Amino acid sequence: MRITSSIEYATRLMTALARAHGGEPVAAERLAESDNVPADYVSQILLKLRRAGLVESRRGSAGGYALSRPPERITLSEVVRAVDGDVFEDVCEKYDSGEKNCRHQDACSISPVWRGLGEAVTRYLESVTLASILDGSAGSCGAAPRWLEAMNAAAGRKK
Amino acid sequence: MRITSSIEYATRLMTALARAHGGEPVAAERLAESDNVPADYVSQILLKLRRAGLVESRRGSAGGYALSRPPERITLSEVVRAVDGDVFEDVCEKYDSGEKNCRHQDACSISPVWRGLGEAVTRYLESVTLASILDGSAGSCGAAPRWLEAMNAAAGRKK
DNA sequence: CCATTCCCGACGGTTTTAGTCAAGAATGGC
DNA sequence: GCCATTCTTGACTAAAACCGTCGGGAATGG
Repeated sequence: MRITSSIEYATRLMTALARAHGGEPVAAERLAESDNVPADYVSQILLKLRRAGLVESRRGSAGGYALSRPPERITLSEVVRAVDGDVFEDVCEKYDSGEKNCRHQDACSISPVWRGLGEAVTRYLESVTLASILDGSAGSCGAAPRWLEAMNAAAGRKK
Repeated sequence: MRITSSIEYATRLMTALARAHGGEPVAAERLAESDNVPADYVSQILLKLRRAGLVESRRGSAGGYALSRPPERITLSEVVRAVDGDVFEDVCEKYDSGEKNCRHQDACSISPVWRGLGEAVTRYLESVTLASILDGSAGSCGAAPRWLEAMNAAAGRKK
């Protein structure tokens, strides 16, 4: 259970783009410098972000990348999913084999736990927007009330 | 971001031991069979669990493993930490290099986010006990109110 | 003394991660 | 049309992590 470099870098890049939002597109190389991300690696990550529809690109001399939506409307959840796939997916299928599969034994009562964990993580990541990272309100400090709000809402709509 | 096999297996083993709690110690090989975990791998995982103080072992003919505490008093958080170390640790140190380190740039506003995520995960895992897995109350279904309770408590004691 | 069972370090194969590289295609300026 | 700039994309490699396997040893109980 760890934050991969792709996730960390993608978050940095998106944060930098959020800061530049509204202005000219930013070239990949410039992002690499300012965010301290290996130059040739940047393109790969940005490619995933573009395919996920989070950024738009323009080629040519004045080209570069820009957010495809305002920073308030992009959550960390989307960023993470773009570069790393769904969180905590496919636990059950992976470690069961033979006839005694997940449905027939103890693991049965375990899988909902992982699902619950995945939901908790997703919910947290959804509560963090690029804008909230920029203005420093994201994270443990001021975010606690925000969570409770989100969780109450989630509980309310009886997900 | 995924559940490793060690985590999954450790959880299964602990659940099985929880079920056997109060009776005789269970041999590793028996656990391997009933939980569908590779035989030689079991010992390794149990070793970590023992070093973490979660299980106790006895050698010899009637030997085996047993929980060192009742199932209500062992949380998944402890199990996960025993086999996988702390969750989401050391993000900052890993991907920063050179002078422009974490404290001097954007990453600064990012690291509290990862810390918050780690706390959210830990809080969830702490809310799941072996007992709650056994009686099926753990997981997404009936757990939502339980979370809110835990989170309110956490917010209350101003962690 | 012997069978059983835990103890524990070391080893190897596979998969994932992290990063590099190079050829190509679009864009804008001249 | 030509050129510099910048994105596009797949292939490639090195290192790390993961997932076990193996074998010798040390308790324990009979």
